[in-house]
Amino acid sequence: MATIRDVAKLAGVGIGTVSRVLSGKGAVSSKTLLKVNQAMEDLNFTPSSAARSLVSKKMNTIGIWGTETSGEINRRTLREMEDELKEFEIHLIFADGELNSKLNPNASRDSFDSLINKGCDGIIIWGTDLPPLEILQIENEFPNIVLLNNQIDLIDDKCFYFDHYQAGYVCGQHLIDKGHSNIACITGWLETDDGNQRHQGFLDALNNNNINISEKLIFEGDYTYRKGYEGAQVLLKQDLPFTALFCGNDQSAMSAIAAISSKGFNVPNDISVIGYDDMNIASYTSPPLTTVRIPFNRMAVSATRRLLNLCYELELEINYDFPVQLIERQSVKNVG
Amino acid sequence: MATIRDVAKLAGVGIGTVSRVLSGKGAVSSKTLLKVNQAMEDLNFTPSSAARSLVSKKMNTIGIWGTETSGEINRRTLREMEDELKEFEIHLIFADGELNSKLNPNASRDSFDSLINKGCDGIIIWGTDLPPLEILQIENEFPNIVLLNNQIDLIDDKCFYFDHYQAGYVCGQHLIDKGHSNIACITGWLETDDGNQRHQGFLDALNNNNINISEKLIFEGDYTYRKGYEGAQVLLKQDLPFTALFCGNDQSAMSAIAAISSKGFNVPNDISVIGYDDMNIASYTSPPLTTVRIPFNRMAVSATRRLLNLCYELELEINYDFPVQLIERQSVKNVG
DNA sequence: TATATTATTGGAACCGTTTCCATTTTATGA
DNA sequence: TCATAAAATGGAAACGGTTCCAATAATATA
Repeated sequence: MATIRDVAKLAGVGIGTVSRVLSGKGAVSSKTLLKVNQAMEDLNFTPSSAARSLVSKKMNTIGIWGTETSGEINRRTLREMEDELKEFEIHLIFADGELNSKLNPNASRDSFDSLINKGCDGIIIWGTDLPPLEILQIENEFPNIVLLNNQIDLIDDKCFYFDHYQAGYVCGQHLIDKGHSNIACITGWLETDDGNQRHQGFLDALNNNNINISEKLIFEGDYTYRKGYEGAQVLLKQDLPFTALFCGNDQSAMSAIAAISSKGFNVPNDISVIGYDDMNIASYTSPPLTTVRIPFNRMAVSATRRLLNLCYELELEINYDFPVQLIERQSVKNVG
Repeated sequence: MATIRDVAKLAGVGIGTVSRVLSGKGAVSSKTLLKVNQAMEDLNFTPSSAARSLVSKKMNTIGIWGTETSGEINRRTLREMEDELKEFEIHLIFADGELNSKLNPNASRDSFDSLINKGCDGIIIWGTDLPPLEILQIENEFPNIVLLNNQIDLIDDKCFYFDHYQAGYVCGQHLIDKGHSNIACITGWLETDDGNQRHQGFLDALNNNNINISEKLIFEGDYTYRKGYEGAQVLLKQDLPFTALFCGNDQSAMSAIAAISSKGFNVPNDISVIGYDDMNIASYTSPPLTTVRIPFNRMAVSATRRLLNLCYELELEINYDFPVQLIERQSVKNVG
C-alpha cells in the first residue's frame, strides 16, 4: 500500500505538497498538481483513513443502536439514511442491544459502549430500550446523540418521534365514526412506551365517546404475527360479539385478519380491522388495510441530519413534525 | 480524552507497561497491574481505535455491499451477522449500490470503492448486481471478499448461494404432484440471476412432465407487491382458466392472493398459490402460504464467518450446503 | 533595477497506539 | 553469597496522515 511519502518521492515533491493536492486546500501550481496526480495514479494511492482519523479526531462514522423492538428497519430506510450520509462520506455502523434487556441489563449498555469505543462521531439511539436517566447521563458526556422513536423532554431537540397517543386516539375515533360500538383490541407490546401510548390513546377515544370496552376484548399482543393470530382466535372465542378490531401494528392486523377469515368470518363485512404503521404490504392485503401511517423514513432521515449537524457543524434542514395520517382503505366498514 | 501516556504518568509506569496490560500480552507484575487499571479507571481511558488501526493495519470492520435487489434484509439477519462479529469486536458497515445500475453504471462501483477506501478489512458482496468479470478483477487485488446469493465458479469457495433452479423445479413439481395441469406464473424479476433461475427450474419441471404453459399465463413480475397484485389481475382476465399459480416470491404471492380474493375467487379452493422465500408472515396469511424456504439467515451467517476466516486467519466452521425445503401449508390444494 | 508582496514549496512535529529491544529487578540454584 | 536465568519495565521508533512555519520562487510595485 502506497503512502503519501511514496507519492511525494515519485512526484519529486514534498509531502506537504501532496497533502495539499489531496485536500484541495492551499496553493499548488498546475504543473505540480499534474505530477502529483500522475504519481497517485501510478501508485494506486489511497489515503489511510486510520491515519486521517488519528489526526483529525473524526472517524467519519456514525453508529446506530437499537433492539428488535425499536421498530421496523428495512433496506429502504437504511438506504435513505445512507444517502444522507454519502454526500459527506460518512458511514453507518450497527450495534444491536439485547432483545431481552430484562434478562441482561448490562448487555445493552455494553453494545452501546462498543459504538463509542469504536470511535463513532455520533450515535442514533433507536427506540426506548435504554432508560431515560441512562440516556441523559450518556448525553452528558457524549453529546453527539439523537433519539429516534423516543422522547425525553430535557433534550427534546435531539428527539424524533411520532405522537403515538394521538394516533391511537385517531384509530379509536375512526372506528366510532364508522358507527362501531362493540370494539375489540389486540394491543402492541405494552412493555414499550410507544405500545402503551397508542393503547392509551385508543382507550381514551372510546372513553370520551362513552363507549365501553370489556377487559375480555382486550388482548395483550407483542407486535408479532403470532400474537396477532392467536389474539384474534382468543377474542372470537369470547361470548362478547364485536364488529371492529384495533391492532397495535399492521403485522398483527394482518395475521388477525387471517385468523378471522379462517373462522369463516369476513373482513370487513363481519368485522372491521384497523392496523397501525402502514407497511408496504398494507395496500395489498385482502382486504387492503385501513391503518395509520408512521412516516418512518422521514423520521429516520431527519434524525440522521440532526446528528450530522451535531457532529460536523453543518446546518442541514431538519423536521420535527410528523403528523398523524389515517390511511383509509377497505378493512373498515361503515355500520352507521 | 486521556491517552496512554496520561495513564502511564498517573500510574507512574512506562507506556510500554500500559500497553501490556491493555493487550494482556507480556509480563506485568500484579502490583503494576493494579496501579495501571486504577489509573485507566480514574481517567476513563478508552484506547483510540484510529491509532490502533494505524499500526495494526486492521480496521476491525467489514463492509456489506448490495442493492435493493439483493434480497430481503431484515433486522433479524443483520442481528445474526452481528452476533458472529461481536465476539471478535468487528463492526459492520453498509454501502448500497444504485438501484438502477443501468442508469448509472459507475455509481455501484463507486459505492463499493467507498468501502475499500474506508479501510474495511473485508467485504460481503450481496447479490448479482456487479458483473462477474468485475468481481473477479476486484477479488484479484482485494481478496477479502465473499459473495452472498451469487455464484462464480472460479471463486466458488467464497460464494454462498442457494440452488434457485432446483427450488423453482420443486415448486413446479409440487403443483403437478397435487394434480394441477393448468398452471400460471408470476415471475420474479427476470433481470436478476436468481429470478431467472427459479423461473427456468419451474418451466423445466412442467416440461419434464409434459405440461404446457401458455405464454399468456406467464406474467413478468419484479418481486414487488404491486406487480403481484397487478399480475394476478391480468392473469385472471385471460380467457385461459388455471387452477394453480406459482409466484416468484412470497410478497407477490401474498398480493396475488389479495387480488384473487377481491375478484371473488377462493384460495386454495379455486386457485392454488405457491410462494417462494418463506417470509415470517407466510404462516399467518389467509390461507397460510405454501412456499419454499430460503435459509437466508444461515447463508448470511456462513458468509460472514467465511469472511472472518479470510480477514483474521480464523478457522470458524462454515457451511456451503443449503438444501431446498418445501414448506407445505394451506394455499395449495390437491385436485387429484 | 531594487524592493515589497504574494504564491508555492518542503519538511519537522504531532496524533495515540504497538512493537521491540535494552535495561533493571527479581527469583533460582549452587 | 554470588552468578545466572527469568521476569518486569521503560521508552524510542514506527504507522501514515495533517498542520504549520520557515524558506524559496514568482510577481508586482516604485
